[in-house]
Amino acid sequence: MGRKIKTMEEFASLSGISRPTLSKFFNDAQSVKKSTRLKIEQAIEKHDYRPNFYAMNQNRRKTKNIGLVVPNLTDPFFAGIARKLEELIVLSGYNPLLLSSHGGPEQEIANLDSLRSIKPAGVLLAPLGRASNVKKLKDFSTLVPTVLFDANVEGVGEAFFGSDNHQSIGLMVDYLARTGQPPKFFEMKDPINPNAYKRRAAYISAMEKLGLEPELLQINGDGWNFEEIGFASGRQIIQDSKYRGATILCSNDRLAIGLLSAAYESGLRVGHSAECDLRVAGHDDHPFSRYTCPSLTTIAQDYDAIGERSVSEMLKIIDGANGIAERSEELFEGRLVMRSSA
Amino acid sequence: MGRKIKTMEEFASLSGISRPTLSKFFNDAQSVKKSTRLKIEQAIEKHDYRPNFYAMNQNRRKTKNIGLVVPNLTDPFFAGIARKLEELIVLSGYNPLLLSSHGGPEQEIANLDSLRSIKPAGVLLAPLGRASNVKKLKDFSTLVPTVLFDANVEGVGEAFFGSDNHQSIGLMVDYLARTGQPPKFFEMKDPINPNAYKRRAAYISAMEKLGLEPELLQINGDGWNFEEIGFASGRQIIQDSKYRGATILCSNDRLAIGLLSAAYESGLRVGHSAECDLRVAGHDDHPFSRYTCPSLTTIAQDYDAIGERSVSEMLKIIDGANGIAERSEELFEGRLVMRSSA
DNA sequence: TCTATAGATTTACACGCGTAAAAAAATTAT
DNA sequence: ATAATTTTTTTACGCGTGTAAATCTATAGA
Repeated sequence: MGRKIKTMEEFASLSGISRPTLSKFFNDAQSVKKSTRLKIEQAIEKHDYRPNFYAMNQNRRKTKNIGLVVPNLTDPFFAGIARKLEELIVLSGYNPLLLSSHGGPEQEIANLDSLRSIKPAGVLLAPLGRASNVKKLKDFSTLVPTVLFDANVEGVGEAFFGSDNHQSIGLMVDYLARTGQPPKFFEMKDPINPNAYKRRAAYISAMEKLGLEPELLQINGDGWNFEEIGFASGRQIIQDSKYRGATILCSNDRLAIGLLSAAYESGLRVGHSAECDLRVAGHDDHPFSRYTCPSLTTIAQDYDAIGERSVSEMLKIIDGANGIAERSEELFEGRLVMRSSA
Repeated sequence: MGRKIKTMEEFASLSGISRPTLSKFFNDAQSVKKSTRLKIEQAIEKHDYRPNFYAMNQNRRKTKNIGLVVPNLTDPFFAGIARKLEELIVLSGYNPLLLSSHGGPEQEIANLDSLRSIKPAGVLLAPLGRASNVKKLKDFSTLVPTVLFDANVEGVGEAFFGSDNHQSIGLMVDYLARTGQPPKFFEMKDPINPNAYKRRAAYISAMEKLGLEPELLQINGDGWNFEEIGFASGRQIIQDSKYRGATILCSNDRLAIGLLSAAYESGLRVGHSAECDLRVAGHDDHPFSRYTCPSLTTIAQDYDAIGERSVSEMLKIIDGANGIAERSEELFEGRLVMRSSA
C-alpha cells in the first residue's frame, strides 16, 4: 500500500481488470458495465491511481479538453461568464482550459495557437471582434470545432450565441422614453467591442421607431479602460449645460460607472426622480452596477442561457458524427433591471 | 509545401537537422549553437511545425508548465495579479496554467489535483487561507515546487511573498489619525481571507501604538460577496447616530465599496472635508476604488513586486539543483493612495 | 438447457518524442 | 597545423497509453 502505482498495467493487475477495459473506462466511464465500473472506482479509491495525462492524450482521437477564450479576464463581466462556462464544461465531463486575450488580437491568436497544440475537443471563443484577426480565426475554426459566444464574427465557427442587442437596447430606450426624457447614447467613437456597433444601430432604430431623434455622444478613447474613458469624457459632457436634465444611455456599464463617478464629482444628482439633473442607464448588469452611486439601471444579459446553449452545442458538435450541420445562431433576450439611476 | 508535417522525424529530414538536436532545441532554444538555432527557426517558419505537446511532455523530466492558482478570478484584484503573473511566466519561457478556486477549498484541492496530473515544473498558489485544507496543501507542496503569494499558510511551499499588512494598516491608521478622527475598523466577524486576521491585529497594534482605543465593527456575513455584506451591514451601522462623524477603515476595498454605496443611499456625505458625515478608507486599491463615490482612499499593494519576486523565486527553485534551501518569505510595503473618501 | 450477445480479456502494435552513449564533425585554443 | 573542446549526428531504446482484432465469458431470453 505504500508505493505509488505508476502505470495502468500495474493498476490492471492490482485491480483485476484488464488494461483495455481500464482504458475504456478512463475515456468514458459510462462505456463499461456498471459492476465493473464500481470495481474500478473502488480500486481507484484504494490505490489513488490516475492515468498519465500526457500518455493518455497522445493517441486519443479526441481529447477531453475544451478551450475557453475570453477577451479580458480583468473585466468582471467576462470573468463571470467564464466561471459559468467552466462549471458547465466540468459537469459535462470535460476539462476547461481558460485563456484570456488581454484585449489584444495577437494574444487572441497566441491563445488559439497554444490551444491547437493541445488538440482540444473544441473551443468556446468570445472573440475580440472588430480587433480580431479574422483570417486567422477562420483558419483556426476549420481545424478545431469552434463555438462563438458574446460576440459574433461572420463565417467563423460552427455556432454563435449571444445577446439580442436589438431587443435589449430597444427595451431600455422604450423604458427611458416612457419614464422621462428619451435617451442620448453615450459610447466610444471607435469601440473595440463589436457589440458596441450593434448597440449603436439598435439605439438609432429604437429611437426612430418611437419617432424620436437619435443623438449620439461619441467620445474618444482607446483601449479597454472603459471606466476611465467614461469618467474623463463624462466630466466634459457634464460641464455642458445642454445636458442638464438629460437621460444618457451608455453603451455598457463600465462607461456608465465612469460617467456616474464624474457626475458625482461634479455634484450632479443622478436618478429618476424629478429633482435630479441626469438619468443614466447602462447595459450588461456588471457585478458592480448594483453598488454604484446611485445604483445603475441596466440590462441583464441572460448569460446563463448563453452559456448553457454554447456548451450544449459544443457537445453536440463534438459527438456529432456528421459534421455538416449549418452554422447555428441564437440571440437571447436581455432583462431590464430597474435601479435608481434611471 | 502543401501537406502538414506531423513528426519531428519528418521535420528533421526536411530541415537538415538531426532529431535529437531538434529535441534539444525545443526543450531550450539557447542550448544549441546560434547558427543551428537560426536554421531551425527558419525551418519552423517555413513548415509551420510544432512538436506534439503530449508526446513532448510524456518523458520530459520537467515540463515547462507552471500552475497558477488564485482564490477567485471573479475578484478583479486577483484577476489583476493573475494577469501580471501570467505575463511574467510567459516571459520566462514557461507556460502558465491559470485556475481559480472559486472561493471553495474543495475546488482549490481539485485544482491542485488536476495540476498534479500535468506534472508542472512548479505552482504559484494564492491559497484561500483559513478555509484551505492545510493538510492537503502541505501534501501537494511536497510533491511539486510551490510558491505561495498573497496569503501565507505556515509550512506550505518553498516561499511566500505578500503584503506587509502591519506596515500598510499602520500607515493608514496613522494617516487617518493625523487628519481627523482615528478610525474604527470595519470587517467581517469570521472572514475567509487570512489577511483579514493580520489586518485586524495590525489595526489594533497601530491604534495602541498611538495610545488610542481600537474599536472593531465586526459584521456578519458568509462567502465572497463582500460588497453585498458591506452594503447590508453598512446600512445598519449608518443608522446609528453614534457613527456620525466617524472614520471607518475597512478591512478591504470591496467591503468599502458596499459601505460607500450604503452611505450614498442614506444621503450621508462621505469625505475628508469638515462638513462630511463620514470618512471611509479601504485596503488593496481595487480597480474600481478609483470610481467609487467618493473615490476611495486606500492602500495600493505592490503586486508588481510580489509577482516578480514570486516568479523569480519559482524559477530559482526549478533550476536549483540543491533543493534544500530554507523557506524564504518577504513582505512588501503598501502605498497610501489618497483620494476623496478620507 | 441452449443460444444470442453484450461485454471483458488477450495479444500486439502504434504513437511521437525524450534521452543515453558513442562516434563524427565543427569550432576554438595552442 | 595539431590538439582540445564543443556541438551535432547516429543508433537505439523507453515512456504510458490508445486501439484494433480475435477470443473468451457472463448474462438474459427463448
